[in-house]
Amino acid sequence: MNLRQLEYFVAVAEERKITTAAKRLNITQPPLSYEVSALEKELGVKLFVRRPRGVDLTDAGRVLYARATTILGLTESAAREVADVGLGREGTLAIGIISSSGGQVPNDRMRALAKDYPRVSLVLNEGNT
Amino acid sequence: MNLRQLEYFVAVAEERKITTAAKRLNITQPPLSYEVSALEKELGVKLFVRRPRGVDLTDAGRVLYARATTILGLTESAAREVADVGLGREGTLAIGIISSSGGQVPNDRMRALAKDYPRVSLVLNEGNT
DNA sequence: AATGCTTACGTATTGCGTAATGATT
DNA sequence: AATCATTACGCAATACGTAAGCATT
Repeated sequence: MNLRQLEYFVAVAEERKITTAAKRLNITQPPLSYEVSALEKELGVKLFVRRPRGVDLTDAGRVLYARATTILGLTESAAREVADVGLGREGTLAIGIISSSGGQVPNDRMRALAKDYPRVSLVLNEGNT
Repeated sequence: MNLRQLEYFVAVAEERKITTAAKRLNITQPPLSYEVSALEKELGVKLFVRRPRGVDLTDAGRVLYARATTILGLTESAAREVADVGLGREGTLAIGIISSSGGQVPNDRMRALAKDYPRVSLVLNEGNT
């Protein structure tokens, strides 16, 4: 089982037709049909019942649909989140201020920063020049 | 990004050495090294810092590790769950009883069934023969 | 010298497209 | 006849192994 197969499965489950799902996935219909049966074989379960005008989800298919959408959503958000960390949109930002500034801190700017990047922790360190 | 890459990444993150992780995954070390950089390139983030004696997770790597283990765990349990449904270990089991039985139901057996298959719903229907 | 990561390259596996076939209305 | 799925097969993309190179201790 892999993420591509889950995407394919979700498309078929939502379109209820392998042909339409294939169009949505920008592939042709036979490989999609093949991948669906491969997934069924691997899981040891029929996911769809084949009807003359399309396919219907089985009980097992309905369970997989719920799980698959969760997994795919998690995967996508994980990628975004990790990329954000790399861009410095998450983590700890340590800011040094010098004593001679008299303790003046640009509070409005820091509030704006905290609002735009809610997952960044701000730490202030006071010292000499 | 695919599940195989996430498995590879998790192995490296846990072993802290690409060489050791490759052994655990039963592949050789160069392709694993290659896949890790491919994942980093795709996410646009360094996941490890390369050290003379192995690798260390970056902040982004630590975030991905948490998400990856979740996703892989969910995937595995989804597969088991779906297979279970296919085996009839989940769903609704409708049992018909005939009026002439005087309303006698084998309660102990049904309790045992409900205990062994907690996700099976039992429904009793009374009718004639 | 030893350990561990990276780059380069050839082969084997896998994914997808095209073509032909099957089944139902 | 039309619609939608499956099976068969060839090509293209991808994953992995082997070989060689680089860096650090």
